[in-house]
Amino acid sequence: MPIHDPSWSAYAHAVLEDAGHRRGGARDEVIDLLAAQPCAVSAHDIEGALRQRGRPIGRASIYRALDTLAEHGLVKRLDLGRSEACYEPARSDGHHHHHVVCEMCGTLTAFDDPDLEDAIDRLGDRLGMRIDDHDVLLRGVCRNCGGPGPR
Amino acid sequence: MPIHDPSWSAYAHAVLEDAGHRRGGARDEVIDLLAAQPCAVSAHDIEGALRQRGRPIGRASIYRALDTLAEHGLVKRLDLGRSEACYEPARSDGHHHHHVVCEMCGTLTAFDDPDLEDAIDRLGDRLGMRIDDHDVLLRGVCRNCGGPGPR
DNA sequence: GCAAGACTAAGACTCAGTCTCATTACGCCC
DNA sequence: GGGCGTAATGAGACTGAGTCTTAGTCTTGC
Repeated sequence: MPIHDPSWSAYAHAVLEDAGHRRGGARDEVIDLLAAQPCAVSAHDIEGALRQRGRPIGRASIYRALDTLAEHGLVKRLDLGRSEACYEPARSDGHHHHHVVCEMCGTLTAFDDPDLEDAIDRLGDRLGMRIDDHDVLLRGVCRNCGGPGPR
Repeated sequence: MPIHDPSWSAYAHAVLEDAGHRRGGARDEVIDLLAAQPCAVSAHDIEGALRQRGRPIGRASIYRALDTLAEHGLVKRLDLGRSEACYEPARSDGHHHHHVVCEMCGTLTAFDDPDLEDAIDRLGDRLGMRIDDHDVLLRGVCRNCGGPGPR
């Protein structure tokens, strides 16, 4: 999981420009912040982080930026069963992952698993549907909170 | 998918009684309504349906009833990416299923898949976590809306 | 530099879900 | 059956995430 992904932010800017979007300070800040996230963040996290950076951005602008990004497949919206949605950059190589939430401490961990992806791919045929997208969310207990050890 | 599942409602009543809960009209109505649902319904659906039945129930009571049921593992709460959560009875035999949402018409379809369950079971070991629960949500296009045919 | 219109900020608004508290009624004891 | 303790209920105020509106600002093409 990259801590900062300048390639994603450059890619995002390029896609938006191609789509005829002008640049705007608020959206650029959101893209910048997202590129620096190790995992998913909520709109309110973004609002708070930008305020801390001394660049307070209107809430509507944040949601608008996230909408625009999601529209172009640049961010992925996640419902983690909390009251608020979380957002994370979607890499341009199509690679994607899923999440485990620790029910004790709330930690969010990303993982990927080819078997799982295969099983889901096969499902489209079985169900007679075109499957465009899927979410998988696991809930459990992490090592720190008493999950199985030793490592 | 049973249209009405009297065994679930009886089971739910029994579990709640064992847990020391008294019976109450509001919760009984919610249990009754849930038992009759083919798939997940939202709290507002429940509120509306009970009002239509001429048995209007306070919103707080509905959420309280759903909370109590979820606490005892009798209903499952689903986030379908809509603004509101949905709830469905959890069968006592531990059998569970997942959902596909059609992005065109919004239809919710249930399915189960042993391969998928196996893949998820194996993940706990791989991740070194105890996995207690999981949600899978597929998004796609159903047959009626132009998904793959022929039937 | 200018104009068009895309972008932004502030905050009012909506709506799902929670909380409070007065009232009702279940279930046990006598 | 009547009384009592307490869980369950209902009404509606409240909270907080997300949306909408509107006036103003900034980009960009000319």
